[in-house]
Amino acid sequence: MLTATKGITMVMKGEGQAPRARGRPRLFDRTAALDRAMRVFWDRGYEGATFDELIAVMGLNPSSFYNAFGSKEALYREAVGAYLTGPGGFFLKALAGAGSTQDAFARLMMATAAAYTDDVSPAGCMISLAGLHDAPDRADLRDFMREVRERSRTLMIERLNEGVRNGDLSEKIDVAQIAEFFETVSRGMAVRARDGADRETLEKIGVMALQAWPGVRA
Amino acid sequence: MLTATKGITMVMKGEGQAPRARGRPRLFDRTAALDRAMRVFWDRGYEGATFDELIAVMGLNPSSFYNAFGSKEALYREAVGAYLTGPGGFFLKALAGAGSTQDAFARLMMATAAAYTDDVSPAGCMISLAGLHDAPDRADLRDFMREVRERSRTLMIERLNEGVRNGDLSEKIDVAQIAEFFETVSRGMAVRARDGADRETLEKIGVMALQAWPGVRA
DNA sequence: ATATTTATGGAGTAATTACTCCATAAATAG
DNA sequence: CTATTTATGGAGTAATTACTCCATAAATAT
Repeated sequence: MLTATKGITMVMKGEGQAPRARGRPRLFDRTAALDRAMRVFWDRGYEGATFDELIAVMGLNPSSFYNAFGSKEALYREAVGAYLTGPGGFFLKALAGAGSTQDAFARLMMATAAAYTDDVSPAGCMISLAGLHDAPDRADLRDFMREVRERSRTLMIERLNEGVRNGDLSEKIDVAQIAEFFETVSRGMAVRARDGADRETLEKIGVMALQAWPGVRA
Repeated sequence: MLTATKGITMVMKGEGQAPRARGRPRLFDRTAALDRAMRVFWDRGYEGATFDELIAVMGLNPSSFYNAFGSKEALYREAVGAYLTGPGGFFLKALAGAGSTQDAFARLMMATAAAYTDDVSPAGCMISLAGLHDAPDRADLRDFMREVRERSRTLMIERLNEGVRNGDLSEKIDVAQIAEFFETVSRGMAVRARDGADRETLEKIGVMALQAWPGVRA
């Protein structure tokens, strides 16, 4: 048993995970707790998620929480990461899939409509709606969210540039403007989802946005 | 002088204004104070606007504030009204102007781009961004804001129906879908403005949205 | 086994929130 | 002038916020 335990420890080290800590190991699943906190933030935003509610859904007491996550703000930043690699993963997947650039953006619109109206998750997007309407002393979080949003636009631009290289798109078109447009539609869809718009409604909006694609119906 | 005073009082009554109150008249301009509060709410949202900051910009102490406005929430609801008839007035004006239905929506997009980036006002829209990410105990305000947003979509639909009656638009088109689309673009533009997008950027987004108009480039 | 290290539970706390109270000031009607 | 009504200034307050502290429990390496 001793060697087996050692072996596991070595495998874990080899896999790049943290080595077994010296003291008492934590009794809760950190990833699961983070996921639950992420959904509260997604639903209510940073300010709307109270400390007491967060530690309640995470199943932690204040000490364990601060020991594991540091602060509410640190938790929030981690939760944004968990959103991007989890429920927000549709974005990269849609852009990276097969087909033309136009196919990719059509897929993005449909995936966005589906993701924002998934009935087991909060409506809309954790990224699109956060850090827009805050007190001035939250400027750091506002900047953080703006950068995350900017990153999504950059990814769109990169896909569009790939399309220009592929010949999908003319070199004359303004890729930044197309990215701006589809980002704007996505942000707006997040607002509409919050107000109760269903998947079909968002899909129709996406279809209509795609009519603005350069050359469509030309 | 006595008769003159009486006359003024009667005229004021006749004009529908409140008769001169019995006690000490208020020393501040209620409309101006409301306008200042509205701009703080516009900038920071409901939760982000603290009571102390509100009464500071209004130039009031707590007693005078509660005497004149009742509560923070009542002030907010009044402020939304002040926004709609003030800085938000571009919306009705753009839709109601001369020309075809398509002209009206083109004007709406350009007016929106200008209004959301007016450099003497907070960026974006007081209506589009509010009540989206709140604690559950703010459900009443969230519902209120959703209704205000729904009202703007209804106004778009009414203008589109007018276009169908005029012959601007085919009776086969889905006016609700067009309204959904332009509402979505407007809400997204409010988010983009918050993140720093300038007027020209928003105007280009609006131009691109108009490419999705039924029959454009067909 | 023992010393070391870390997690846990739960009471406690400073700061901030929206809001209230009350004595006083000031305007009006008659 | 006098009584009435309302506005004002400023201290005060209950509730909530995110966060801390400390004694205790439990796991580890040696």
